[in-house]
Amino acid sequence: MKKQETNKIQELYKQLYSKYGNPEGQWKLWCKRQKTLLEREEVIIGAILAQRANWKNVDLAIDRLKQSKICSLRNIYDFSKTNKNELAQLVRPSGFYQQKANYLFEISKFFIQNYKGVKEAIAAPTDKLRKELLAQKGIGPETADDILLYALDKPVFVIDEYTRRFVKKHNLTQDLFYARLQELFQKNLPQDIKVYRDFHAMIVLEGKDMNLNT
DNA sequence: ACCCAGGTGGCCC
DNA sequence: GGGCCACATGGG
Repeated sequence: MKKQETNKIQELYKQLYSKYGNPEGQWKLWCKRQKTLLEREEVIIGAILAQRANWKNVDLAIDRLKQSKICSLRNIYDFSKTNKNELAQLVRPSGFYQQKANYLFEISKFFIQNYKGVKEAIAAPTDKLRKELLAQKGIGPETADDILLYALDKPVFVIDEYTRRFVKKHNLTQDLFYARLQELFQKNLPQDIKVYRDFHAMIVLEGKDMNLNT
C-alpha cells in the first residue's frame, strides 16, 4: 500500500520535471542552491509578504524595501522599532500591510535575538526551529516550512492550497490535514531539499496553469 | 462589479 | 476541533 503511494508520488514528480524542467527559472531566488545570507533573509521576508498575496505585488513590496535599504532582518528590526508605520507603507502593495509590518518586525526580532541572524539558525536542529517559528505571530505551518526549506536548507515539505488540490486531483489520500500531507510527501520522497523545493514549486506552477486553462 | 493571489490569528460554539 | 471573519492590495 505504502509502496504504491511511493511510486505514484515519485512518478508525478518525474512527470512534472519533464514538463517544467528545473523550476529555478521561475522561482529564481527560492530554488537557488547556494544563497548568500542576505538572499536567505529576502526569502524569509518574502515568505511573510507572500501570504495571501499575488507574487507580483510581493516583488514590488520587496523592491521598495530594497530601495529604502531595509531588506534585511537587522535593518527591519532597527527601523521598525521607531518607524513601523513607514515600514507598513513600504510593504503596502503586498496587501494586509499593517499586519505584515508587525509580522516582519516580530520575525526579525526573533532571528536577531535568538540566533543573532540566519547564520546561526541554519545550524539549529529542525524540530526546535520549527516549534519556535510556529510560536511567532504571523508564522503558521506553511510560512514556517517555507522559511525552513527555502531559507534555512531544512528538509521539510511545504503544503499549501495548490498541494491540496494536487493531492485531491491525483487521489493520493483523503486526509488533507497539514501534518498528514507533509508526512505523505516526506516518506515517499528522498530526503533532499532540492527535490522538496522543486516539487513544491512545480505543483504551484502546475496549479496556475490549470487555473489559466479552465 | 466581482474574484483571486505561494495564510494567519482570533473569535465563537 | 471545526466554522467564520478580518486583514487589503493590484490584476484580470
